[in-house]
Amino acid sequence: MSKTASANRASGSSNEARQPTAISRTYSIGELAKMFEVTPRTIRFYEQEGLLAPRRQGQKRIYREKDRVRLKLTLRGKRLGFSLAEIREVVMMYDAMPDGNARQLKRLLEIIAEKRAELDRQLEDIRLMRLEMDDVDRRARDALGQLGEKG
Amino acid sequence: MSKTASANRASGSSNEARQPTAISRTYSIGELAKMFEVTPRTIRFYEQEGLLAPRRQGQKRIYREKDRVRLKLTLRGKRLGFSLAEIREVVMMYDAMPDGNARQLKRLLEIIAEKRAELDRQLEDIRLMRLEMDDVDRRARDALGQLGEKG
DNA sequence: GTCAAAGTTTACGTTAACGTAAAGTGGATG
DNA sequence: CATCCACTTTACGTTAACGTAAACTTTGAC
Repeated sequence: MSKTASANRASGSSNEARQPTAISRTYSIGELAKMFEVTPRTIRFYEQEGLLAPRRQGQKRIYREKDRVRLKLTLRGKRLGFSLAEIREVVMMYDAMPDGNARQLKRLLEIIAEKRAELDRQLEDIRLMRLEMDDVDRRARDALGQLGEKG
Repeated sequence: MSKTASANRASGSSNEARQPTAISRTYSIGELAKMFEVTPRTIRFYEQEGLLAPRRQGQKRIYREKDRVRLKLTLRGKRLGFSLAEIREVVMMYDAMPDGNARQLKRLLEIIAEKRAELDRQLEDIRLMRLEMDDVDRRARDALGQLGEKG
């Protein structure tokens, strides 16, 4: 938000299925940056904050599918107003899942429940805000109509 | 967000109908602050940013129903990730409406259309994020189940 | 080989949205 | 009258999330 632009709406063609390691493309930081309409700086910053961990080829960062998906999820989280810290919490839990102990798994389920509740509250906020915008819209159109009749 | 708490969910009993000036209660800054679970500082800051304009009784700020509603809308906007600048834009337009000229009214309609589009994008983001959380949730429960069988 | 493009690290700068502290005012109350 | 309590203004501090600039390396094109 506040970017006003329609930014960050890029995506792949939706199929993120769990293939062994088949399509395994890689991306440079610049490619990802263009793909999601962010700057390389942003991507490096997310890495510094523990949200991404690309391989290196010499000095250069090499991003794999997994990294691209993470970035996508991160940006979506951001659009929904979550802080990077919150996003990291979920992401790290998710990564620790395969060999996770019971305590961690339960903690992950807790976090998810919290986030879900937040999303529900947001849905309600959106609903209310829409109603109010409908009202304003209607009134503005009325006012415009009045002007048209007189002028 | 990132407040983690369930903050700011207060409201009146939903009926904000347009009564002449009947119930016209007033509030102190402290009352409003408690009512919406924010600090007085926040409310003063919003005033400084042009989002509120309470009357004064000597030095003290006196808030009327209109101010309370504005604060409520402002906080709702914030929860949805809008900046104070964006919120102010809509609010000021809305206030300028009654005697607004055609140009202003059209601009207001434009802004509303933009905000609506943003809300729609958010709905889509929420939908997608929910799907992914469902997935994570299911996998975490599966993993927990496996642990239960073995241990 | 050299030039440009894209990448790297390091580090200081910026903005929004408040927090926090200091110092003073006004009225109700024991 | 002293003492709270809630309020006020002024002003500096803080945090998140990057922006921006400088100085350097790597690499493909010519």
